[in-house]
Amino acid sequence: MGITSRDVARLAGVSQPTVSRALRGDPRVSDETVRRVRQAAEALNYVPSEAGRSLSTRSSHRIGVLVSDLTNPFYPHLVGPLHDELEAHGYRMMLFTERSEAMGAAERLTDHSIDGLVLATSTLDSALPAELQRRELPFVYLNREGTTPADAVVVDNRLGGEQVANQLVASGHRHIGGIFGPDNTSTGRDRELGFRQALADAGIALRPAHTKHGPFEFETGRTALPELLAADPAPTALFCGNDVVAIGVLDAARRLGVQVPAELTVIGFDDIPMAAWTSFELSTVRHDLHEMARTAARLVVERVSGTYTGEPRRIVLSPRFIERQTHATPLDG
Amino acid sequence: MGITSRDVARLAGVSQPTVSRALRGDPRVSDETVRRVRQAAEALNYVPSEAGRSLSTRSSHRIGVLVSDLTNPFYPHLVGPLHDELEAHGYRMMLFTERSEAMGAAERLTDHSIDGLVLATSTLDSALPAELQRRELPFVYLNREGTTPADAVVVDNRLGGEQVANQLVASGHRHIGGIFGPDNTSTGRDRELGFRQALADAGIALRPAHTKHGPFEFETGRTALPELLAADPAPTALFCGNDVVAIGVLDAARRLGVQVPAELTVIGFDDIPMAAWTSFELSTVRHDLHEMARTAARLVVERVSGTYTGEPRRIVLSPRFIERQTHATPLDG
DNA sequence: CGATAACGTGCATACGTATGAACAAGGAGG
DNA sequence: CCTCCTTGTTCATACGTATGCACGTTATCG
Repeated sequence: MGITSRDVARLAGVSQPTVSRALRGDPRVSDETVRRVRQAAEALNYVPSEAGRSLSTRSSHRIGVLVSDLTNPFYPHLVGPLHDELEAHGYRMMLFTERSEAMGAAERLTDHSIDGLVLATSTLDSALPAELQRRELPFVYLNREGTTPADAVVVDNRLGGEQVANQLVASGHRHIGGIFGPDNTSTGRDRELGFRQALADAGIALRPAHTKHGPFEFETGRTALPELLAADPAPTALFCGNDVVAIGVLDAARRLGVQVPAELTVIGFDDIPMAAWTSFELSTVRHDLHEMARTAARLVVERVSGTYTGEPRRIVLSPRFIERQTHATPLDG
Repeated sequence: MGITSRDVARLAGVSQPTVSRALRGDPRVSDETVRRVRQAAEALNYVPSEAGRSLSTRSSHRIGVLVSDLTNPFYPHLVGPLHDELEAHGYRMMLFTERSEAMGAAERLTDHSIDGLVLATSTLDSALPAELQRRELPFVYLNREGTTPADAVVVDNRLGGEQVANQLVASGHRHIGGIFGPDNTSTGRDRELGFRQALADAGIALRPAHTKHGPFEFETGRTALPELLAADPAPTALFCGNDVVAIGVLDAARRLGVQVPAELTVIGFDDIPMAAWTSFELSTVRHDLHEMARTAARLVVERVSGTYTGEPRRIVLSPRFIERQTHATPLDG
C-alpha cells in the first residue's frame, strides 16, 4: 500500500499532525523537527494523498477546463496557457473533453474533484451553466459565453466581423458570402451580426445563397465551398466563422482549382498558428488567445479562492485584422 | 456546503450506509428503499464526493494520460480514443500535459489521484518510468516505449522505415535523405534504424549531408528542408520522422517553390487526418492510431483492476505504406 | 409451533490529511 | 517561588464514503 503521513511520523519519531504541519511549512514547528520530518518523508518517498487532503480541506485545488474536441486545432492553443497560468496560481488543471455537454456532465463536474471550472465551448442553449450555478460550482466563460450570468473573457466578435466586412467592401467586393458558425454559439452569432450590420451599413446585400452555417470545423469549410460557388453570381469573397473553417475552404479551393486570392478572397478568425503557414497564408482576425486564456484562469482562481465575490465581470479583448495572402480585390471589381 | 450522503439519508429516513448501498446497486437493499433513496438524492441534487469515495475504496477509478504538447496535432488523435475506451471500462481520464517530464512529475502522478498511467511521450533516457515503478504506479507505454520494462503498445517502426526505404528504392530514387526524430525516442530511433538498414541492403548510401534529426514538430521540417536542399547533390526524396514534420517540409517546399513530387518526394509517418488534406496529399505510413489507443487503455485497466498481473506485454501493430501525391519517380531517375 | 435461514438495515469504523484545542516544558518577571 | 507567557508538540476530531459485522424482522421448513 501507499506511504502515509503516519509512516513518516513513526520514522521521524513525531506525531502525524506534526508531519502535516512540518511539510506544509507551519511556522510553529521547530527547524530541527522540520529537518527530521523532511528526511523521513524523503526516505520513504512520501507523497501526501490528494484524496485525504481534499476531504480534509474541502478543496481540491484543481480547476476543470471543459472543451469539446481537442482535435480541433483551436483548443490546444487555449489549453496550454490555461494550464500554465493555473499552475502559477497554485492550482492544477483537469481537462474534460466532453463531446457534447451530455446528460450527466453537471454531475461529473460537481463531484468535488474540482473547485471551479472554465467553460471554453459553451453553447447559448446549453443547460449546463444554469445547472452549475444551481450546484454552486464557480465557473468562467472563455471565448464563448452563455446566457447564464457569470464571469466571461471574450473577444469583441461583433467588432471583428465589422472589420472584415469593411475590409472586403473597401477592397471592392460586392458579391460577398459567409460561412458562419453555429447560431447557438456567441462567437458564431456575434461575428455574423457584426459582419451583416457593417455590410448593411455599406449598402451591400448578403444573399442567402451566399451564406452557410456549420460547426467550427475543417469539414464545414471544405464541404461548403463547392455549394457556395454554385450560386449565380458566385461570391468573390468569403468570411469564415474561424480559421479552421477557412482552412477547410482553402483546402477545397485547391481541390477545385479555384485560385486564391485571384478568384476568391477568404478571411478567417482567430489567427491560430496554422493560419500563418505558407500553405495557407490566411488573412484573418487576430486576438490574443494566450492573454484570453490567462485572464480566464485568473478570474476563476479569484472566484474559487474567494478573493473576488462581486458581480460577474466581462472582459472583452479587441481583435485586429491581419492581412496575409488570401485577400485581394475582385476580378470583376 | 455540499450535500452529503447523510443529508440524503435523513431525507429518505434511512442510515448513511444504506444510501451508499442503495445508490451503488447493492442487491441487499430492497427495491422500495432504493426508490426512496433515489428520490431523495434526486431532490437534493446529491453527487457522491469523489474524494470521499477514493479515500474509502483506496482507488480513484481514474487513469492518467501523459502527453507533452497538445498543440502537436498527433496527440489529440490519441487522446480522444483513450478517453472513450477508458470511459467504457468505467474509468475516467485525467490528462497531464507536462512540457517536460520535469522534476516533480513523479510526485504529482503518485499522489493517489490516479490508479494508473498511460505514457504517450516517454523518452528512452527518461527517469520517470523507473521512478513510477519504484512507487508502484501501474503504467503502460503508448506509441513510444522506454527502457524500463512495462506493458507497451507500439507500431513496428522498423518495418515502417523499411517499407518506406523499399518504396523509394523501387521508385528509382538514389539520392535519398531523412529528417529523423529524436534519438532518445523509440519511434525516432526505430524508424531510422529500419530505414537505414533497408537502404544499406539495397546498396544505397544515406549521406550525412542528407540527414537531420529534430523533434517531431512542424518547425523541424520547415527549417530542415532548405538546409538539406543545399547539399550537392540534393536529395530527390525525404523520409520524415512523422507526418507533422513532413507537413513542415511540404510547407517549406511551397515557400521555396520546390515542386512536390516532381522535384522532391516526401514521405511521412502516422497518417494523421491532416495528411489526407488536398493541401498536402501526403504519402505516408499508416497505422491504426485508434486501435493503438484503445489497446493501451485496455492494458492499463487490466493492470489497475488486477485482472492481469503477469509479465509485461508488448503489443506491436503493423504499419502499411499509403501512396498519395507526394511520391514519384525522380527526374534524374 | 419452534428452530433456522434469508433478507434488509444500522452500527462501528476505516481511509489519509488538516486543524482547533489542550498540554507539557521552559523562560521571564514579579 | 509562584505565575504567566511562549514555544513546540500531541490529542481529538472532522471531512464523506464504503464495508464487515451485528442485529432485527419475516418467511420457511421440519
